[in-house]
Order: sequence, then C-alpha cells, then structure tokens
Amino acid sequence: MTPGVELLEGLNPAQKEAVETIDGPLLIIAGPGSGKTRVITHRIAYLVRACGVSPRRIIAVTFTNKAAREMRDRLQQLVGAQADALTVGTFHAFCALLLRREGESIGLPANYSIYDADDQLSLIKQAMELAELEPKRNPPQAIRSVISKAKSLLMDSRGLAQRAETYFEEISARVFHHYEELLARNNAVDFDDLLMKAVLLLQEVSEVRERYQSRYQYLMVDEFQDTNVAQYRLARLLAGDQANICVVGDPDQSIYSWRSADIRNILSFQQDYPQAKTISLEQNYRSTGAILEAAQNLISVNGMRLQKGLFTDNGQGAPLVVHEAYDQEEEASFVLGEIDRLVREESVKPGDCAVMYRVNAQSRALEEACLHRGTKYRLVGGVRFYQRREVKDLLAYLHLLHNPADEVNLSRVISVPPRGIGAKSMQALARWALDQQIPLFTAMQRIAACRSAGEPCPVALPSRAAKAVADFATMVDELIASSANTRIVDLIDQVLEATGLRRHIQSGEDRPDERWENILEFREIAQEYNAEEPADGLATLLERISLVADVDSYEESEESITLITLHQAKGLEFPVVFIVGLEEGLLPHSRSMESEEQLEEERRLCYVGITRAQHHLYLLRAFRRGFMGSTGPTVSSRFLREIPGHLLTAAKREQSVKPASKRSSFGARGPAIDAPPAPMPVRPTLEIGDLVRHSSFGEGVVTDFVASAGDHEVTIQFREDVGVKRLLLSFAPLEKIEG
DNA sequence: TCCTCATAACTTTTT
DNA sequence: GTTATGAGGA
Repeated sequence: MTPGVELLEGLNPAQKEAVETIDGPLLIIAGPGSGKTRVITHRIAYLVRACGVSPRRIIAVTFTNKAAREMRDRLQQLVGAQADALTVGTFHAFCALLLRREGESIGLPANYSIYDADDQLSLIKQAMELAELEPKRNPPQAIRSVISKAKSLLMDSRGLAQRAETYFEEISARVFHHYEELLARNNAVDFDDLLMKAVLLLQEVSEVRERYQSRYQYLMVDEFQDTNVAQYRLARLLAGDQANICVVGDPDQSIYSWRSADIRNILSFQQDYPQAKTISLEQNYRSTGAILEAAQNLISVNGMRLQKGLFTDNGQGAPLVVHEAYDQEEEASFVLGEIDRLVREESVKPGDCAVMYRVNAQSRALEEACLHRGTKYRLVGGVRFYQRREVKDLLAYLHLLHNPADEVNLSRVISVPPRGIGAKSMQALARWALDQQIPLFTAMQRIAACRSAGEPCPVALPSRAAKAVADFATMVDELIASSANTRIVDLIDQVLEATGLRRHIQSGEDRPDERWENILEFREIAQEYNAEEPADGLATLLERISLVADVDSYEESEESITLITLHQAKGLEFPVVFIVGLEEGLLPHSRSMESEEQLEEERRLCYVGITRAQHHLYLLRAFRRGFMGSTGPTVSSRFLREIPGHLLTAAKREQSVKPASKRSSFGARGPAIDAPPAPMPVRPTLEIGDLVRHSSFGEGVVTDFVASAGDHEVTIQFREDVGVKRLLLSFAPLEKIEG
C-alpha cells in the first residue's frame, strides 16, 4: 500500500481532490464548516508522507498565530516529529524572521524594533510637527490609515505623492515622507513595513530570492480572502516559477477590507495563474440546516458575490431564536438565563456557549451580568495584556536595551518613574542631538561622559536635569552590557530594580497589586524564552510579543462561556452562539453605512457570526441601548429582516424577566425625552422583534415581515396556546405595544 | 518638574 | 463611561 494513502480516508470527493492536487497553482473555495483545516493539514501530510516531500520545503501561512499553532498541532498528529521542520506561521511572523536574517542587505539592522499602532501614532505626530501641520485639523489617526493603505499597496511616500487624488492624501504623503525618515532613525518598522520590506528584499536581492524560492517548493496560504496586495505579492515571490501555490479562502468571509485586505486577490490569482485549478468545498459539517439556511439567505442579499451551493447532511435542527430585550442589561441577563437553562435541561456545557458582538464596548454589560450571576466567562480581546501600561513600560525598557536608537520607547520610559527630566529638558536635548547629527541616546551618553570627566555639560540644561540624564544613560548602558549574557528573566528583574519601575508600580496609587500581578505574569511568559541564547532570546521575545494577538492566547475550557467580537470569532465554532446587538448602527455599524461595499462587509461579518454556530443560534437585540454615556431607542437590524421568518422563533415569554414597571415607565407612546432623533428613518410599520397586541389573539412577537401587493404580511408568534399566525397588516386589529 | 483636576472627545473591527 | 489632553498649583 502506498504510504500516506490513509490520509484520504473519510474525505469527500472535493476534499480528496484538493488533497491530491499537489502540483501547480490551486484555488480552494471553502465555505464555512467545510473541513478546510482538515484539507490543509491532510494536504501537507500527504505531501510529506505520500509524495516524499521534505517538510523543510513546505511553508504554510496563516492569518493568526492561533491558527498557525492549531495547524502545527494537527500536523504533529499526522506526521509526528517531522512537523517541526515545516514552516508554519503568519505572514507578519515570517517576514519578521526573514528581515532579521536577511534585512541587512536592504539596509535594515537585525535589531530593529517593531512599532505597534500607538508607537506609530506618536511617530506620526512628530512627523506632523516636522511637516508643520496642525494635529487639530488633520487627525493623525486618519493620516496613519492613509499611510498604512499606501504601504499595503507597496507604495512609499513618493508613490503616494504621485498618486494622491485628494488634498488629504497629499498632506498625508508629506507626513509620510517624514514618518519614513523617523522610522529609519529609530531603526524601527511598523506592521506594514514588515510585509513591504520583505517584498522589497525578495524583489531587489536576487540571491536571497533564489535561495528562498528553491528552499520552499510548496506554499499554502490560508484565509486568502483576507490577504492584502503586499501579502499576495509576497506569496507570489515565494512561489516563484514553480508555482506550487495553494490558496484557500471564502470571499463571503472577507471581513478585513478596512485593513486593506482585498478580495480581488482571488480574481488576480486566477488571472496571474490561468492554469490554476479551482475546487469548491460546499458540504457543511458544522451547522444545522436551519442555521445554514439562515446564513445563506442573509449572504445572498450581497450583490457582488460568487454563488455557492452550500449544503449539509445534518438535520434541520431547532429554529433560530430571536429576542428583543429592553436594554443591554436585560439582553445580557437573557443570554445568561438561557445558558443556565441549556446547561440544566440540555446537557450543554458553559464552554459550548459563545456570545458575539460587534464592538468591544459591548462586553461590559455582559461581563457585569456574569459577575453578578457568578457565571464564569473568558473574555477574548478587550484591553490587551501587552497594551497595559505597566507591561508596556517594561517592554519599552526592553526594546530600548535591544535597540538604543528607538526614541519612541526612550521617550516613553524617560519619566517612568519620574526622575526629574521633563519635557523642556528633553526638547533641549533633542535639538542638540539633531544639531550634532547623533541619536538621542548617544547625546545622553555624551553628557554622562562629560560629567564623569569633569567637563562642562555641552547642552544648556539645569544641573539637576543634566545629572539625571547622565545617571539614566549610565544605568541603561549597564543594562545593555548585562543583556548580552543574562537570562531574560534575570534581565527583567534587573530592569525592574535598576530603573525603579518595581517601586514605582508597587507604591503607586493606581491598583498597585493588580499591576504588579501583570508584571509577574509577563515574567512568567518571558521565562519560556530562557532556553535560547540570551541575546537572541531578547530578540525573539520582543518579536513574538509584537506580533501576537489576544485571540492567540484563547484556550478552551469547559466551565467558562466565551465573550468575543465577531471579528475574532472567525475560524472558531461553538455548539451554542448568541449574537447580541442586532441593531442598526451597531450591526451594521454606523461607520459602515455610507457605502454599499461597507454594508456588504457588515453583512459578511454577521454571516461569519451565524456560521460559527453548530446547534443553537440566538439573535438578540436591545430596545434601548446606552452609547457614550447617554441612552436612546434603537432600530432593529436589517439583517434580521433578511433571514426568512420560518427559520425564526420568538423566545419564550418568561425569559423576559424585567419587572413590568421598568417597561411601562418608559411609556407606550410617550415622547422619548432623552432620546436623540433616530439616525435612520424608522419603518412606519412593524419590524421583526416588535411586540404587538391582537384584539383576540393577545400578545405576540413579530417574527417575519414581507411586503406584498400594496400591503404587508406579518408573521406573529403568539402565546403557545395560540401559536403562529400570518396576518395582513391592513386588516388585522393589531396594536404595537411599545417603541 | 510633577501632579491634580477639569473637560473634551471619542469607540469598529487587528496582524 | 472611558481615556487623552491641558491648565494651574505645589
């Protein structure tokens, strides 16, 4: 028997074909729950075990570190220790490594820093000062986004200046130019640079390109619909003329266009590789028929779309539950109440349940409800660990030790703790450094040298400040010297003591215990890097930390429910899913309602959420929701209307447990005094989720609403003894109960 | 130089 | 209901 042939067992024909097609370009269109990961991992294992390809020659690129880790784990099971020789990682991680090894050939020193969004912003503000632009009139955030878009299209500041179409782009190009220089001076790159410089490197330096092309014979790209132009170019450069490139994606799950992801890459792929084979995986193994049907109906509203015929052999399953809560507190308590009930009555584990939302701010109400009820939960995202102030401060010191040219991190730590070097002194120092054409930190070292030699200070500084600067430079120098031969954890301890950071945190007013806990947690993480060479250990630690997302640290647990944004939920699946906040302005988000493209992306986001569910799906909405301190009534999401009514059912009545007083106090028709005018024209009639009273049937919930021949047909779920009724709006004696 | 208090401005989504 | 910024006082 051919070795590795058992890897094909249990695959459907399309999956099998995808695994066996190993040479030449291959595009796999993989619907949700179609066994995509299985196909990718089996394909790699097949290459290794059946085709005898050395694992060193295979590279698989994923979107998140978590996906990479999962893939590696699965491959370990399929090919054992050989999995270690595979290259599996995110685009950014691969580029970071490539640049650290080969960057010198395009003038990038190996000890470069990676700047995150915050660092970028502070550099952009500096660049704006140099370009003499008012940050008030030109929001730095917006400029950053223009720069980032340009870079993801592989444009530098010259390119942007040439192709600028608006005044704002022209301004941005001017800032961009200074920004590039500042990055170079700080020996730093931003996220987009990782990709752009890697492309530049492979394009310009043929020796390196050929080496990598001949090393990697087989290339796979996961989540291809979320790649941007730079990433796609990189993939093509790596694939070379051999073109054993396999890309896997689903255009309907493209939700990162705001980060310059470009679905058109799928079209480009077919143009760039006309001989490419396309395989569609259409059988869904994850969800019930009802869930899949709802998802398909929703997504089919999108205009620009490749039709797909998803199907499942799973049963129809339970209908989707829609519920309108009074406010976000009641929404949260409904969710938790329902989870309790499922755990009690249907042997569901809390860990099987996930609550998904559009924006992180929505997690607050849910967290509070969990705390109140004693429900264990795991929050994915939120305030990121590495973004916490104390952790970032410590990291900034480590960055400075690794790359003393890094002035963003230098400025960050110069006054943490306060050591008598204020803004004025820093300004004077910076001016002098610029004058002397030396880096800021070198200027500080000069002052230290002058002082110890008893010479006068070359910069006009108050003597206290001059001493403080000299002490600081000496301290950092000592730490740098020590970093070359100290284990990471010991280095961290030295930094905490020498800089006074430990005392600063522990004697601080602001939750000192919690903040110190975070430092200790960071210390734990760093411990894992001890095995490596000390100097290299610092480099890898910093690199890894710069490139991890929070979803990466997500671990499954049986007792805790999961709170997660819709974006982060991509690639995950749960038996029970609650999607909350199905309201106009939230899902779809108000910032995405300007253009049809953005709206379609919101719809895809909703689609991603729905297709995460295996057995039970709940679609929730709050009638009133607070935003930015104030609170106002909401309008039901159009997405609810785009799901056919026969798939939906209203939540059982007793679930809405809020005391009646709260409801009635708002008043059925009374003017909403504190409510801002609704941003969207409210439908003059009824909407899905509305509560109505019928003169003979009693109270009910609208579950469907269709226009028909000059009238509207409403489907209403009444009390259990009455059941579901279809009524024509113009005839039915219906009264809306509220809002 | 550093800290406190007020106010303004804002919140998509993340490698 | 937050977090970033600024003025003014110690």
